[in-house]
Amino acid sequence: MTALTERKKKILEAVVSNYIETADPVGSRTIARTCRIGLSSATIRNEMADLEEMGYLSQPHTSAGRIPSQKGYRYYVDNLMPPGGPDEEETSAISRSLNADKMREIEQIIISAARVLSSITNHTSLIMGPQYKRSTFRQMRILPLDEKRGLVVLITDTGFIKNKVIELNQSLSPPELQQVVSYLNQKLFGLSIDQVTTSLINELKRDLFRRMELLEQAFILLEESLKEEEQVRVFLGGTTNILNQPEFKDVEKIRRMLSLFEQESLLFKILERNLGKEGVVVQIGTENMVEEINECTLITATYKINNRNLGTVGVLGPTRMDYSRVIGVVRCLVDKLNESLNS
Amino acid sequence: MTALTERKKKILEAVVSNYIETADPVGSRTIARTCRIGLSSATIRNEMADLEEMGYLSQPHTSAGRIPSQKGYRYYVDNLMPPGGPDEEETSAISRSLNADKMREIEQIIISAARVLSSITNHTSLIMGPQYKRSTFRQMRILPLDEKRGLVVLITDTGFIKNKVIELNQSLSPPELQQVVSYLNQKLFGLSIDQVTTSLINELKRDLFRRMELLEQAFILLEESLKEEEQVRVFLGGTTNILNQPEFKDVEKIRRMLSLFEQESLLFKILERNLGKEGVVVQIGTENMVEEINECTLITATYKINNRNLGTVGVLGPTRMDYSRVIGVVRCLVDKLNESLNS
DNA sequence: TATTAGCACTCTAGAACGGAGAGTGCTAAC
DNA sequence: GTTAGCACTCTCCGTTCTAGAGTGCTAATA
Repeated sequence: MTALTERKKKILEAVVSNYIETADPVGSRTIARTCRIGLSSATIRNEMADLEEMGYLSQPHTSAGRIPSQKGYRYYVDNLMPPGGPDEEETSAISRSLNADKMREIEQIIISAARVLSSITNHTSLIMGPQYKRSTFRQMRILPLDEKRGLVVLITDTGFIKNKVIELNQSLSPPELQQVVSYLNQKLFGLSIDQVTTSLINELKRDLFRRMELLEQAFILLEESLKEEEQVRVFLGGTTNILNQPEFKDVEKIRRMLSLFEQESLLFKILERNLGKEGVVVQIGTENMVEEINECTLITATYKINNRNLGTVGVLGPTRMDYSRVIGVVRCLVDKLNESLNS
Repeated sequence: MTALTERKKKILEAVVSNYIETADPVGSRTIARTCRIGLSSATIRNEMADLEEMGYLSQPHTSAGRIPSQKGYRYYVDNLMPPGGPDEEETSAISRSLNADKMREIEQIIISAARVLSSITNHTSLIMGPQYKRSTFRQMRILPLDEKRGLVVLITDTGFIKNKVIELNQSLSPPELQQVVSYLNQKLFGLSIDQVTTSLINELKRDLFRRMELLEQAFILLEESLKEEEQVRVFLGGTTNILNQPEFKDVEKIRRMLSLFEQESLLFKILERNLGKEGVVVQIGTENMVEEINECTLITATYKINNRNLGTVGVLGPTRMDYSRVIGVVRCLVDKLNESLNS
């Protein structure tokens, strides 16, 4: 793996940036003309042949221009890419959309973020909703609704609020209920939701059971309301943006992409894998290890609440995307999102 | 507008059902062969020419077969359509998916309904989430979170639970807060959320203000948490199903449909217009009065909780759809949904 | 009078063809 | 090492042609 000469770098950079812009295979003549490198097309042809042999470029067919290979994009992102990002107007659009009406509901903020991200990048955005499991138990309440039912409210340190209607054991008097609830609050406070596992609950149950024999029912319910929270939502923005990309003019490809978007659990896995990685992560083509998006690039970053990695935001588009710009936008958005969520 | 002869009805029925099945314009020969009406293709040709003149059929071009016009479909639905609906297996699939784990969260049930509806019909399903405004106020609680913030919980008779984090006025002591809350509960109980308008709140505020002068803050917050609820969610299922329809093999059409699906408020308007209409409503082509779905048929029905019309469920597909089947499925689904929500 | 057989006509979809244009690789000259 | 020149390849796009399906009309038939 020898390093590229300066000239090869220049040419590779020219091919990639040109192809990003036009989506057409780029020929030697084009490069000779556009970037005023003092070389003839023939020389460039030779260099391009080299670059192809080394795996940075490829040819759709003889007598077409070259397009970057996955390796070519990777080299571009790692070494050649110019700095870029949102301009002031876009930056302030991001800020505005996240702070509008100083909304307090996390979900609203996330949806808003997905929307602005897709509209600025012109790609599809995906944002993993905050992960409940990584939060810390803060308090629990039970509100009686009527004779038979009650509302369990769980609150975490990250502002997550979960409620669930439960059947109440009739034999529980309000004061008894109150007693259980405050006992639980005391015991569970500060534990991460992950730690509030079934086994811990069982332990508590045994402990409490000795003193108050009526309350089994209540525990089953707490257990249930925690268990169910496994599923985390993924919010999408601009799913139709892929239709604007010339590489998706084939209905069959569109179908595959869109049906991917309907599989929330798969999207979740894709995003979760990048949860907690430092900075902005770029996964080009097969690097993301998911067959359905082998022809796409995924750019992700992790957002935090209370200094915990709670979720991932990402942009999905064709490998031919404006890397420097999108990377800059994602970075900007995550920063603002962190500000907004931690204020 | 003279009535159709028996023979014309038979032929129209044959054209429509044939076209629904094959998506190809149907010719006179086909009809002469398939439905064993004792007539030659020439006779059928004459009758079809009549039907075209009367507006029930149309021709994509000379020397193609006929396809039903909007008027033709309408006549078919009103007069000719055979009975149809889900088979036993599908019926039980609907039941199962709505009762699974006897889930109590309305939203979960609705999502589940959207999913099963689209998978059985092979079309896109849209379901309007339950309309908050049409519910009745049941009770309100305020849980203190920390020194500065509290959680307002509103509960309606239809099982709708809304919570919102609010800034608490420091000068409110817990007992004072409690007093306000119970006052409000007493005053608002049983009113429809629609009735709890800003003006009523203002009135209460004046009333209460005389007695307790510190609590203005609390009212602003109640007001806010009600106001925000305007937006109602629309849940979609099977949005990619339209890609399977041959009438949507054009990328441009797909784009228009899909971007319609991203406009939740428009979808909401479409569904809301049919809220409360009796039975299953079929709107063919331009009948639905929305330009974006002029080439589609929308089949809707209203579901209820506590005997109130809370939301609309619908199926959207090309005008060429299996009417009797889809109508039957929608009817079945709404019945089960009502059972499930009111149990 | 209603129905049918026959036939000429129309229109589309798809295959076959051909030329223009873009780009390449190679060779020989600079 | 670089460049000019040239033959070659491949795609794209418009044209032409044919097969096939279906029609409308006319004349014969029951």
